[in-house]
Amino acid sequence: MSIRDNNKKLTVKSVAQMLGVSTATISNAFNRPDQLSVELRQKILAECQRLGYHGPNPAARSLRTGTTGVVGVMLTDTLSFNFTDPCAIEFLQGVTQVLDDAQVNLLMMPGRTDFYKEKSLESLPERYILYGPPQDLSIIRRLEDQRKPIVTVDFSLPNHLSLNVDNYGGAKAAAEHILETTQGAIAVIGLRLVECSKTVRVERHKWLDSKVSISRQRLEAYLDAAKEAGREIPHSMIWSTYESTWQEGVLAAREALKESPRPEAFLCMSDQLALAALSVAREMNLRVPEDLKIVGFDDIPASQQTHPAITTVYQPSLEKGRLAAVMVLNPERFESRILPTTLHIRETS
Amino acid sequence: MSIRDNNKKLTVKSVAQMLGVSTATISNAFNRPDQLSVELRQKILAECQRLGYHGPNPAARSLRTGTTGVVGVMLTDTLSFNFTDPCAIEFLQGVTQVLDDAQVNLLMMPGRTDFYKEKSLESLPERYILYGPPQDLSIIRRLEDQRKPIVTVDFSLPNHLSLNVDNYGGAKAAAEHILETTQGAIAVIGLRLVECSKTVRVERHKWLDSKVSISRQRLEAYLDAAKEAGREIPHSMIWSTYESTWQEGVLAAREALKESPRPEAFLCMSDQLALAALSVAREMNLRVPEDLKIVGFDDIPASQQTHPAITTVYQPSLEKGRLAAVMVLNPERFESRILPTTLHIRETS
DNA sequence: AAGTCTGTATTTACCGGTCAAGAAAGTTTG
DNA sequence: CAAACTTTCTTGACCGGTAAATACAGACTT
Repeated sequence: MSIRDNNKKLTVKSVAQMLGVSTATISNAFNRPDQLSVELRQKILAECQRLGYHGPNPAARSLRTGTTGVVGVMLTDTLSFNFTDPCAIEFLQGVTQVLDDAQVNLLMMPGRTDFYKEKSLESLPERYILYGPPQDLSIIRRLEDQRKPIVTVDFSLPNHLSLNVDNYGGAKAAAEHILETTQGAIAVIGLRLVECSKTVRVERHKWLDSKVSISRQRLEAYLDAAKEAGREIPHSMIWSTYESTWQEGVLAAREALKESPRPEAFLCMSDQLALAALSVAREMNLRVPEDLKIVGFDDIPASQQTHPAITTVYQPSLEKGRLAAVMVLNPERFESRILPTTLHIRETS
Repeated sequence: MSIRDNNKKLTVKSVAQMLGVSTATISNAFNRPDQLSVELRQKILAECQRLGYHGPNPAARSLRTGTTGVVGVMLTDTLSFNFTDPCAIEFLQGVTQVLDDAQVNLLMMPGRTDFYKEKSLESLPERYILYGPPQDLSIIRRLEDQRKPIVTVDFSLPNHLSLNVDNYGGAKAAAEHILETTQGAIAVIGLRLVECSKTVRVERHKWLDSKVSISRQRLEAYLDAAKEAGREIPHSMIWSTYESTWQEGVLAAREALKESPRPEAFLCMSDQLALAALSVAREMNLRVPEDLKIVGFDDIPASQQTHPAITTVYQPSLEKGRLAAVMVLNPERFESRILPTTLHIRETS
């Protein structure tokens, strides 16, 4: 620890006084090297180090300059919820790769409304990435009022840059692949298709808005593909989980496999759910893919590492994160984009 | 969007003027409801909403009050590196659970030195959690100079709260278990045991400091257990990876299984590495656990979901995160802790 | 009726920097 | 050699709030 036995708080002012220069000179030593001689600057920096003054107070600097060097990433729901989702993780990894290099800090913000209830949302970040729609439109309004660059990911907002992946195309390819290779019944396990906070069959439940729910977009693709093939996936064969977890996936898969006729294929809207389905197949001694075909979505690393490896739709989560970060840092240089998805056929189909 | 056609910037001052009250009254309306009548407060809040003023500027407020409502989590290495580690993820999940509830924001900071090269580290957070040792002690010194609460996780620092898990105990239990059940050679696959940025056998490489590297602590336990059993694990049977990834684990496991005598057990210092070893066993048609026993560390969810399920040492990552957050928010109420680890014997041993 | 409380609202002095403009000293130019 | 530049450093006004002190009713004592 530096020599700070004196309780005096270190500020540009106090440091300037100690070194016998003006406050502006201290400030310039840190921010604008060209404004003073090299020797003086070196001396000042060395002295500051010795005193334990590690640079200007960021709050004061922000106040004066209006910049903070912080990008906010607002995640749907709570933060911890997102940390259970491999896709979100990979996305964040991409974001951080870029922000690390850009010397910018990352502030994580939950998208829950009540977090900001009585609280100022006029907050630190000078740019925002919204990963998935926040719980409540009022949050968006308040963000917009701040007139800062916003990039939305996995959903769109008028007048803002958005970054999406081709959910419809990927899901359709997956469904077509399954429709070609199996003649039997097909079951769907989806995430948050309907307004219900547990794993349920979708019948009798209220659909979530397809503009908001990417799962709804994927479902449309499944159903369209079936219709075009002259087949049908009845609502009684569609399950909706509340979270994309192994546990919920197991629940849904078990229920589905009790149906008769027993489904011969699962269209799963995430690899987590597909892994769960695979596990249930094993516990019921069903051969995959002979007795049961399984297709996932996302292509998380675990999909390749399991046996049999899971057929799934790849979406570039990492790239999505990198691009979102680059876009939010240079909004004027970009336009909204839709990233491609591709079907990866492996061993479960 | 609110009615902000006028370009005028909204501040307490301008808003106060518009509403014909003093700036302090606006401030109080947001921060201290008891300082003004309920009606006036309601009216002010409503007007602010209408005008699009969403509360005081956080930079200015921070400057004045000296608080920011931000906790910094500094991660070893880059941010993105940590997002590849399930344990770090689970830890962060725990942290965010608590911070969500405490209405506190989370700022993620890389532990790389060069990120702060020319930059002020006198930064926003008013408390810090250090997850793993930062790359460089100078960072710690600069953090300490700020005189803010610090909690260190997975390593210790004099005069600061620390939170560790019983790496030695867990690793020893794992090793003893293996020593009891197999008479053959034992190989170790560890993470960052030596100073080398790729997967290598540890021979001829410089050890990393055991005060800093939790892997070193685990290794000590393995070796002690062997010695106590009158056996030996030679350095030629110890591999060190640079990252705890599947890819690097595969590399190490393949090399190890080429040795003669062929190892009959793997002590892996993470479940990621154990999963990789399992995969290599499968590709070499070795039966697990008959031909090869595998023990991991951490007990990540995937360990239970794979077949065969992996024997591993459980460490409470989520709890660790929750506790770290609680500790940093109320440092005076806590003392340094070491959380227990427990061996979970499953199917790979 | 004078004195004391209470509840509301305002005044005022900072918080710790940064930037534009200005001053002092040395250098170049015509 | 004076005028015009440069270079280097200083001055002083602001950035947008907040907390403590102050002012001022009206209600309540005594």
